[in-house]
Amino acid sequence: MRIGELSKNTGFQVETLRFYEKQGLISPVGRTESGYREYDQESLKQLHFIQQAKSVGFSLNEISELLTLRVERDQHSCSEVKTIAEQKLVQIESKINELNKMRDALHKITDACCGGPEPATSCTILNALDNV
Amino acid sequence: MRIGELSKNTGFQVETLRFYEKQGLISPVGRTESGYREYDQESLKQLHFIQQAKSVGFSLNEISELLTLRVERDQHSCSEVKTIAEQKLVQIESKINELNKMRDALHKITDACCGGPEPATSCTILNALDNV
DNA sequence: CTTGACCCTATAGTAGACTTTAGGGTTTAT
DNA sequence: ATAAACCCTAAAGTCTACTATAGGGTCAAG
Ligand SMILES: [Zn+2]
Ligand SMILES: [Zn+2]
Ligand SMILES: [Zn+2]
Ligand SMILES: [Zn+2]
Repeated sequence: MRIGELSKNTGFQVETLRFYEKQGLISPVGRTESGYREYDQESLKQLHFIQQAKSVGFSLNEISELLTLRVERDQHSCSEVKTIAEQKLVQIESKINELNKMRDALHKITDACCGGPEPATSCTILNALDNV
Repeated sequence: MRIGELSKNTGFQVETLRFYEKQGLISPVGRTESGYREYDQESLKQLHFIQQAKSVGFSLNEISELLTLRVERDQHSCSEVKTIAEQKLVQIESKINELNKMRDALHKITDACCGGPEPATSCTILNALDNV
């Protein structure tokens, strides 16, 4: 199939597919005489993999690594794969912790503000941000 | 004080301070004859405010808005301030939800992987990313 | 045979928050 | 007086993940 059809079948925009190719994530099986990219079922599977990996938070660079492991499954260990996944898990969890702290702090100072129409002369939010 | 001292007193890098000035977040009280920026205690307070606002998740644009409200307290209402804070709270919470979903999904497929030294031929992580 | 849909490349732009580079002046201490 | 430390500007680069633009071939239908 050509890039337009691949786009329809995966939900990725044509430009994104070409961009992914430049990033080394995918590549067409070949080219037609006129230079059109040609893809097959494997391209479809690979893009599906990419979609899934994105949905659980992997970056394109990480996905690139995972795609290599996927293709060369036999030359790599479960341990390698799991290590990458666990690192990502740690990253996600630390981001969640950071955001939780932000939410709590912000919640605290926001709750204290009356939110009324009077001047913010002694608004607790502004004050809280002024003082530590 | 000059920019280097302000940097030491706030923890922001000199380049960052000049960048913030270009973004309209801060500005020196004046300039020396030779063109050096000069700052005072208010600059220090303002940068402290910026630090606090960053720490609870506000973007530079939002901080810019908040700084205006802070300076013109009397011309603005608590309601304006609280609205901004609550919007940010919603954003943070939705980001947390997204990350929680990622973490759960990733956790699930990661737990199932043995993580051993044998080839990843039928690694559950790779398989999970292959199939929906 | 021409129109519209589709494809190509290379390059630039976007957002956010900075950092780096290039090329020069100024201040301070020795 | 000279060297280190510090300051200045303007412009470009960084990172991520794309999106857009310019300019131009190709293919199928009417
Ligand atoms: Zn109030
Ligand atoms: Zn208030
Ligand atoms: Zn295993
Ligand atoms: Zn495994």
